[in-house]
Amino acid sequence: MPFNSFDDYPLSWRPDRRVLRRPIYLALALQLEQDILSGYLAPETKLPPQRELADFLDINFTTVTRAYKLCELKGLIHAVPGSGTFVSSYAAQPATISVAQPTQQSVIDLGIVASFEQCNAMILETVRTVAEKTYLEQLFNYDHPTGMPHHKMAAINWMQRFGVETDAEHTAIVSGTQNGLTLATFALFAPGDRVGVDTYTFANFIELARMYRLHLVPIRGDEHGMLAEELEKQCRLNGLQGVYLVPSCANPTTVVMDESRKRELAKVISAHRLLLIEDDTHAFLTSGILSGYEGPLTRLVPERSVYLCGTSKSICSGARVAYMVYSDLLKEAVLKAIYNVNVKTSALDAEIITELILSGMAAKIVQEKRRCAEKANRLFYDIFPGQKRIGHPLSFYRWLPIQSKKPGIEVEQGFLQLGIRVYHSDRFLCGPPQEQRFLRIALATAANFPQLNQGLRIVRQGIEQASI
Amino acid sequence: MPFNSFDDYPLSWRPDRRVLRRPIYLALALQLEQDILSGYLAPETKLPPQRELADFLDINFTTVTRAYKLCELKGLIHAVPGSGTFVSSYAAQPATISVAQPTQQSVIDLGIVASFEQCNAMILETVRTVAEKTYLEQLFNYDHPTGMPHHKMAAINWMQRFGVETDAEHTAIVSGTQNGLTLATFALFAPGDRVGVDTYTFANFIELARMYRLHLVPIRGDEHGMLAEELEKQCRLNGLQGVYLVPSCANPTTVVMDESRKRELAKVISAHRLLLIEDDTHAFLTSGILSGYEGPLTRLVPERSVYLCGTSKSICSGARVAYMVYSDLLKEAVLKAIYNVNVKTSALDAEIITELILSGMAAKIVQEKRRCAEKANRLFYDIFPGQKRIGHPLSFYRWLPIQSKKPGIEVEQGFLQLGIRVYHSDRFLCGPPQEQRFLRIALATAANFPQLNQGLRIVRQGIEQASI
DNA sequence: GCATTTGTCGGTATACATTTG
DNA sequence: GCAAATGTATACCGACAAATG
Repeated sequence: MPFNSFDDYPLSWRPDRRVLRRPIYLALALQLEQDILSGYLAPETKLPPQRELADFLDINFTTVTRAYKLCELKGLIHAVPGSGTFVSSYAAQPATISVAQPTQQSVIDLGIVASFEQCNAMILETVRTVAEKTYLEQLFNYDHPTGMPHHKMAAINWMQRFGVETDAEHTAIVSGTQNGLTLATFALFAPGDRVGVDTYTFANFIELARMYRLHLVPIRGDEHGMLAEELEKQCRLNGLQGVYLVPSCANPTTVVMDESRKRELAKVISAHRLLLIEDDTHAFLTSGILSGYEGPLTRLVPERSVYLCGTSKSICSGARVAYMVYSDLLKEAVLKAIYNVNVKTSALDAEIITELILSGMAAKIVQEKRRCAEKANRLFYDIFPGQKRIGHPLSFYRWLPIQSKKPGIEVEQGFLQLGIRVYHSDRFLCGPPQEQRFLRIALATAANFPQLNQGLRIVRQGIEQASI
Repeated sequence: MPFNSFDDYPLSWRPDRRVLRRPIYLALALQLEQDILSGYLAPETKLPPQRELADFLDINFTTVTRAYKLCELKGLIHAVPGSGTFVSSYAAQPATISVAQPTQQSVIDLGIVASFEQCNAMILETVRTVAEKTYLEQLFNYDHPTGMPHHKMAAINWMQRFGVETDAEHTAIVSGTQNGLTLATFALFAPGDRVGVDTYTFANFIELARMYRLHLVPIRGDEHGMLAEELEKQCRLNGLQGVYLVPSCANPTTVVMDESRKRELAKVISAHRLLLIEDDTHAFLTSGILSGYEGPLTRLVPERSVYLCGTSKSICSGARVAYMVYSDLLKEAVLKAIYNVNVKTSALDAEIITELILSGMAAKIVQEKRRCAEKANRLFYDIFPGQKRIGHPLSFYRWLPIQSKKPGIEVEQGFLQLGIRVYHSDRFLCGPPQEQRFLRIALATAANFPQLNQGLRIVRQGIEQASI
């Protein structure tokens, strides 16, 4: 008879004691990982409390802590003091978002957020102009790893429209916003650091953080963005190193942060000496369009910020260019990250974007994209007339509440069978599950408006069916 | 009177006991970090053994272990069981290698390894051809994140010459070799993993590893590359997860790995289930040129490898393109890294490289670069006739033994004052200091051969002077 | 070749913080 | 608002492994 008889004790997970070779914590973690990946432990299963499992296994409970911790670092489970430890929703498959695979070309893609790629024809003339430049050869050497002087001048010029004040010494050209996020993460944080994010945040940042072993701490928000008092609280309790924010149009929720919230958050950032990554990809849809906009959050805490302004959404997705602005304090770390991750960004891509900006073509493209965004959003609300008009009115995606409580993967697969790619809120969720579920519907990805129309109608049918 | 009287005890570092607030290990680590960064503790200072310091502070010795460990993770110190713990050489300043700053344009750059940038004029016609392509617009959207099909075909075609067998499903276009290294590191390893490297290895990989908290384990080698038995030993002792190798011309040592060494290392990699990152930037200087070359190490352990073949050195540095080859086993992880770090690589840059390869211009550029390399190496041995002709005969850099035992930074600064940028072996060193010191002399960076000639003569003067 | 020095690892004990009811 | 449940953080102990002489 065993020392403790747990035969009738209701443990939600009973690891096999016989295969528990030393080191115990590793063997335990491995067993847990296998049982999650195999699907034996379903998403959101509550695992036994550390002390109970320790009693069952007749070991010290902090040894269970270590095993759980290991799995949490891998993103397999998440723990909340007082509540317990739970299997993560997206543990069994990657949440990375990318374009549809070639085999699935027949689906209408409302998943990844593109940028009305119809507009790309507007840049072709400029590409040919660049190819005729007398200084073309200078675009092809190792010089100017952070961008050529005139590329930076165009960048500064471009960002000035959005209320960003900087100079060439504190600006770099990087290879797109996502790349800039990686660089900023490398520069500002170390693996193991804690960074505050919106409860729903950019899925690829979640994945990046997982790879880098960055601990994301979800911070609650309201219709004006992240709540400053919640951020403050987490700082006190968990000692955050930084915060990642997308104030001009949060992805996926489309929430726009108002000026007073920016001021409140800036106070917390200063007081707790946080570092800020501000992703301002949507500046071109916000500045000068939404009333009350006075500039990015970065301008309130310039010393402690890395500001990112991508041109993929506003000008052209295929030219991999984003602008990065940083303070003197952070410069050395940022440059180190750039040299070690990129060496440099394609000067040819940067030259094309520069030429588009200086020739005024970029402004025309922005106008055209805004028109497309207006039209696409009108279409959306025509098809979903019951939806409240919250968040950014020109967003390239919408955040649609749904009734289904099925796991996100099943919902997505259900839509795929209807010929539609959409993403479920589970992909964007950081932390414990929420009562209300959503779909993120990209409006800027379908090849044309008739296809978008068709796609949205299928989505409406799908959520009305009990089957999804 | 204190509990233990250590007033006359010879501790090499005496942290201030009064400022040692709880948590002790953090306070201790912070004090150590400050004393190293301030220069108070000189490089290679031996720190007190954990037990002695613990006695002195009247705490448990594993608390010292934790404090030391934290600093080791930051790359500030390194520890060897049996020997002790030492302050790292390059702890106080970054080792990142990049182009000379604009303020120092007057120096002759023999530091960073460029690729005879004079050859870039040969690509300009191709750029204009690309700009006239009918499918130009397709280069500017989000499609084909790992490269367009014809880009991949050109890549496969190009790598076939070097003995690489792959297909489009296991090949991706990435943004240069350095970027590929980042991607491979993200894909294959987690922070805290241990990876074997040559005692002297690529400085930017050391920096990347430091940022990612990857623990690099130096493995000894001889004139044919890393010693298989040494790698085997470290696997047994330290449980390595992988190994990073540059077999066709190690950077900085120029060592070329021979076929039998490749077979020995492949056995160890298979036996211990290591993952291999093979950086084969120099394939174009080796395959079909050096006798006995039969192909990359990857072909012997294809399942467990990520193979990188950059085009920056062979074709054009400014077009940020490298080819990455991976097995089915590693595919998912690699794609995830690509999506999250890059989203995609500039298709325009990839198109230019593709056109250069398909038109045969790339082959002509390679020939020209080889001629330049021959000439530059001839120049080197003319100026340093006493040097043994070891390592790769066409290397774009040479590894020059020096007598000076001064710290690497001082040596580099001494040369800077002579108007020359070179890098000292300290930058490339992983692990404890070595008796013999070196300079890495880039031969492919000076603007032209007269300048290279002048630079090399100044270097010769410099190492003959007692002053450096 | 064995003892000593020195660093590493795994498990344990205790104090503490958060959530929930 | 307090008690119970539950996860977290930090320090400590003992066994072990590598390098050195």
